[in-house]
Amino acid sequence: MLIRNNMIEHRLQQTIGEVLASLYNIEATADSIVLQTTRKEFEGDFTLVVFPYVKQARKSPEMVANEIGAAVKERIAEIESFNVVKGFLNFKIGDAYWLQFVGSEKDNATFGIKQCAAGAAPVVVEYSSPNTNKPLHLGHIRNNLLGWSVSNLLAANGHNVKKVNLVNDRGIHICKSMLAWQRYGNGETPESTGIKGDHLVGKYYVEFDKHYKEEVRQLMEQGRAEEDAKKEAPLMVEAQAMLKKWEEGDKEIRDLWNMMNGWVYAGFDETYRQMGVAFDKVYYESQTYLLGKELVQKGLDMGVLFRKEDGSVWCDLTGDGLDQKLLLRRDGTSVYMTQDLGTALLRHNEFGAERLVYVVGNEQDYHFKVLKLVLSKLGFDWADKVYHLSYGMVELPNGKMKSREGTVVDADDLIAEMEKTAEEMSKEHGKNDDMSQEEQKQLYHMLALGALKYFILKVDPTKTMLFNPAESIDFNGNTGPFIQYTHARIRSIVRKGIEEQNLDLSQTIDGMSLTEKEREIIKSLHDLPSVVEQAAENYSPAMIANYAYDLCKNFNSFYQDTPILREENGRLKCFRVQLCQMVSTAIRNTMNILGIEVPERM
RNA sequence: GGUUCCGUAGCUCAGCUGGAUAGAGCAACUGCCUUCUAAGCAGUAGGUCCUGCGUUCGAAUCGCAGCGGAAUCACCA
Repeated sequence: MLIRNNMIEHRLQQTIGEVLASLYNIEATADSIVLQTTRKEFEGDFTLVVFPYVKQARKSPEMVANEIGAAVKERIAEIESFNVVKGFLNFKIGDAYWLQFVGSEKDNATFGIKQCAAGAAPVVVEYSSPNTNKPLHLGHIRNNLLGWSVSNLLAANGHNVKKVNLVNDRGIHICKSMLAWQRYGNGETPESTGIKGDHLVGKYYVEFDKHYKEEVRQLMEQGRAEEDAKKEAPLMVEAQAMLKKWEEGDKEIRDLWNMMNGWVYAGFDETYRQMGVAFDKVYYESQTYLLGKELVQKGLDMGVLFRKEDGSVWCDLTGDGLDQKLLLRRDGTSVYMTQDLGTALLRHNEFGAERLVYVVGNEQDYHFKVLKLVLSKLGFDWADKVYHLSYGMVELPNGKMKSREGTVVDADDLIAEMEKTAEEMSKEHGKNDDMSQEEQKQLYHMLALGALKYFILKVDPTKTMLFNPAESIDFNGNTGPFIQYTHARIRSIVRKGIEEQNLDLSQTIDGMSLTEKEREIIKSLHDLPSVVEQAAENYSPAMIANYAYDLCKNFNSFYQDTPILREENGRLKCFRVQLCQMVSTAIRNTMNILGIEVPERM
């Protein structure tokens, strides 16, 4: 494993720092010296912009660059040459360094992935957190894929990650489904209808809404104001009563609730399995919703919270530029925020976490701002360990998804559709006809999920993204299957090299000179460890996706016009296959961070 | 109205803490499969980086203002 201090960039930074000090008396720490990769149109590998130093050096940019270049070259043997264009100092690293890099990493199956430090405090990542009244849709898909891949990403950067899910299994929404099922369900079950459990429950949620709307309409026809009608509609009144009974532990209601939630969980489990996500621990809101009340009492005692005349409890955040926030209702029951305070404390205590990451949509930015503030007001110094990974909404061409308008993109439907597309595409290409049915099915699933996951994860998590169902998800260009395809092609070469040509990939190749494209690929590989680091710091799987795409572009260009197994020089052939192997490892490791599997052939 | 986020090619998106002539993919148009998998490669065309002002050697990137869009500001979760 390459240690960061040995990386050539770091040595360059350090040496440049020394040179700046000795030549111009300029104090600059190694970290403050920014190196960038040299742009393609210029010769070199790393570039130093010298403008920041010309003032103190009191010389022209060209002179400064030349002086620094000469002095640095003097001290670092790996530098082959340097050149100066205006204020840009370009260093060219000799091929020996790149060859040595490939030699030392070519067999490292975990290249780019850091090992978890022993005994490291865990990072707890909460994601998914569904409601149990309807099936998962595209928005949940983004959440789940992000949660899963960010967890992998943090783990790849050496963190001990625990994935948790907090299921919102109680509340008025599930009562609506329950009530509608009682009324209109005729005893339907997933078994009797063949409908997936979460979809069946979702069906009754929609059913409730339909009848409820009708009641509201009738009340308004009788002259009721809309607001009153909404409150007085019999269905709503009954749903509220059901919630109350639930809270009182009414056996009949609890049984119904258990049964219907059971259906939903079976459905969710299936969708999670399809998406390839999992959790280390699942919390249920029915078990946590009472947590936090003690905290509120503590806050009252401390004087950081206050009680209004009606008995409700609030936190005054006006001093922080926010509003007052309700923490206990007038009847003493808790709200979402109360529960979240409690679960945060619970989680902090349970895990001794270094960080508590919440993968939650940016519509809840305000909620998390408040959560952190209240925690710190309550005297918890770990409040700043709470990190809201705030991601953007998924929009459709005509705006937001609205379940009432039937514009939601269902997760199961979408996955099934993608699998169908993958099958069609594969059959069209006809490259896998000799595979068994089972292998083919697995491949279609792998490609379908690869396309879907990559499509979603390649965009910056913080940004709102658009999904156009009509155009569907592509399999060409900057896509998951493109990367999977590149991997399959490479593996094919490596297999043939070993099996058919008996190449010995363990030999060390040195003393040769690299082509432009080879050097491009090696430099790209060389970047991977720092890309993983940066991506993890930014909680951005997108940076991993973009890196992988770039690497594949470079490789395919190389593949197109460079003989590999057809190369006649044996050592050169061996080196190129070693390079192939390393690229395939990098592709596999980066794709695995995204939760995408890569095939041996396709 | 207050707060926060966003605005880059026809469309979807990159562009890291300010750096060289702003990049990909899709869509359009040209080439390349008797040779390691053409789900590929090479090329053409496409830009007022929303607008204006400012900061400085240098701005898509930082600051301010404006325009446009989104989210949020519930005794919902």
